[in-house]
Amino acid sequence: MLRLTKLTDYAVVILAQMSQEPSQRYTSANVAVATAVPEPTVAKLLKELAKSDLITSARGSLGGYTLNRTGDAITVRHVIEAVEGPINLVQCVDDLSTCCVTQKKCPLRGRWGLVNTAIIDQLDRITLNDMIGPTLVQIAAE
Amino acid sequence: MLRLTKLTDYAVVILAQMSQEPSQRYTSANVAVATAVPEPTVAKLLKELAKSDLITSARGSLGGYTLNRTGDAITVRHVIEAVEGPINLVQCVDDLSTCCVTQKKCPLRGRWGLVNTAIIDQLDRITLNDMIGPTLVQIAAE
DNA sequence: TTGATATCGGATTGAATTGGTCCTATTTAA
DNA sequence: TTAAATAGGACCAATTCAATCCGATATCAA
Repeated sequence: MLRLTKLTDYAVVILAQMSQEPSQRYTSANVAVATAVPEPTVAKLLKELAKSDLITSARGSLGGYTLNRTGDAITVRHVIEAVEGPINLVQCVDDLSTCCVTQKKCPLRGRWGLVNTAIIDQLDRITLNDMIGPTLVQIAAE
Repeated sequence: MLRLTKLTDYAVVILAQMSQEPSQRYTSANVAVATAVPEPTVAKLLKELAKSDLITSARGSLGGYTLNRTGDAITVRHVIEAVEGPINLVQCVDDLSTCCVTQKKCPLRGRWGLVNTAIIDQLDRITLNDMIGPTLVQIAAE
């Protein structure tokens, strides 16, 4: 249905929140309160994100998560791939075994790659900062 | 998971096939043979596509489906929207009732629209002909 | 008028994915 | 040693997808 998962949506919210104080160390509970996303879900996501190079985790009593880059160095593509894995608009692109490419009758022959890369390019061009914009200031003023 | 449905994939295959003989009238069975897509699935799709302005249906014994435009006037966006409906990367964009926009804590405030329109722009820029390319000639030569 | 050919509109079923939660281990600092 | 965190899965309900089939309707031709 060409839709991102809710988890990806949450991940953007969480990372955007963390980018407000980039050097701070956040715990799951911490982030949950700040973003109003349920704590178990936050925990699940931060665990997953820690496997990427977007955030770093520290275990133990003073542990937590730290952002590795600033908000303008994190693109939407980074977040999507960290949560959902590689971006493939159709099965054809990643699962060539069942793909019509192997069938002579298919008039496309794997041409979805054209669309796929065009989408990825766009997702790579938009950063967290782009998505946050000036609205946080407005919220603070309310 | 940012993936199109298989039906959308099939729809592109079907329309690409029809665009080879744009003025011809195709039946479901007809298209099924030409594309190697199962007939019931083809029938379902053509029914759905006939509700859009991409193809026109004719009932009765000499009935079938006819393409309304040439392959360079049909974009990927057209096909996706005909099969899946409007493009919304996240719930936030189309279902505002459950959306974080209503919560002051959300730092995004519906900024997914930025990404959404960027994607749609790309999908609107790529046509069926772009996806077919020169490969059909190659197939014929094999 | 009748019969053959197609589309039209829904219903249905199984499989896969997602969303959300919870539990037990492990690590670290005080 | 204890408290505070993350790590890694398991789990289940709900939704969506994939694929098919059926009865109704429309059209043309004999």
